[in-house]
Amino acid sequence: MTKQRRVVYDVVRELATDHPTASEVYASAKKKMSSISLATVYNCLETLTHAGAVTQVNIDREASRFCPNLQPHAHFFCSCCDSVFDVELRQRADASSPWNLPDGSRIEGIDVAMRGTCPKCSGH
Amino acid sequence: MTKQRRVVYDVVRELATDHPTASEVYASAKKKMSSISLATVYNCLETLTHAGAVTQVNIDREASRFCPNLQPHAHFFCSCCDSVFDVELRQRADASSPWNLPDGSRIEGIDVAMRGTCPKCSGH
DNA sequence: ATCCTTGTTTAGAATAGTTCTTGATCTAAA
DNA sequence: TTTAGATCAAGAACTATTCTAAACAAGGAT
Repeated sequence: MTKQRRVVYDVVRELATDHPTASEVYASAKKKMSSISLATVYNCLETLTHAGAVTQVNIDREASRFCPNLQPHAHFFCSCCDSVFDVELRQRADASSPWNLPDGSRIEGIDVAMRGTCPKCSGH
Repeated sequence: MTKQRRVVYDVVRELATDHPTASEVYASAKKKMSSISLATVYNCLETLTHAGAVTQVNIDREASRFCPNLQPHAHFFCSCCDSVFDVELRQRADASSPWNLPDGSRIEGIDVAMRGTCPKCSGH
């Protein structure tokens, strides 16, 4: 864990609910360490992702976002206010249970992205 | 439905189980209509997607793939043989049921991408 | 048939996000 | 203190995709 990685990790955690993109992480990281470069932010995010400290979230082909939530969770993208929310897995639920997986397949991970309007935008 | 759109649509259906990328569609479309351009393939795929004739499938940040399966389904990406399979929704199942959605949110769509090894690669 | 109008296609340029390359810098072990 | 290996910074390069502008096609009105 280098200084740069620490800074990047801290930023991702501070902005957790925002699900920042690499550029947003870079902008915030610069405030803490002005010498840091965008390439280093990408490197650190990749390292942290591989280390399992952070999750990379992709919606369509937009810029990847990063999330420090390590619990199994899905992401909800509000098409109205453009924000991203974590959605927790229900108690004892299994994300793959609605799906008719072929026998013998071994599942390593599952990415679930929902799109819609959040409670605020739906007018509640 | 122009000639080009017809060609692109036919190609996507012929290569359905392959989940072709735009460039793969382009390569096959050229065999049927040598004058077609890559930009047109992108245009047609976008039009067909908006028209609901085709689904755009994104896995991580790799090139988008296209799929003529209009039933609700997920995608299984085999990290061993690099192929993509459709996974059907179980009878009467709901893809969002394992998830603890906040009250008042309105869900418009859900993308589910699984990663793992397919039956063949798992040795069955 | 000819002229519009509108939407489509083509080719190439442009863009965005990300990855790669290179040399400099840091760190920890010997 | 030297050395080896990892990491960093800056900018170039890359890839998938979108944009731009001009040419084209189809259909209706004249």
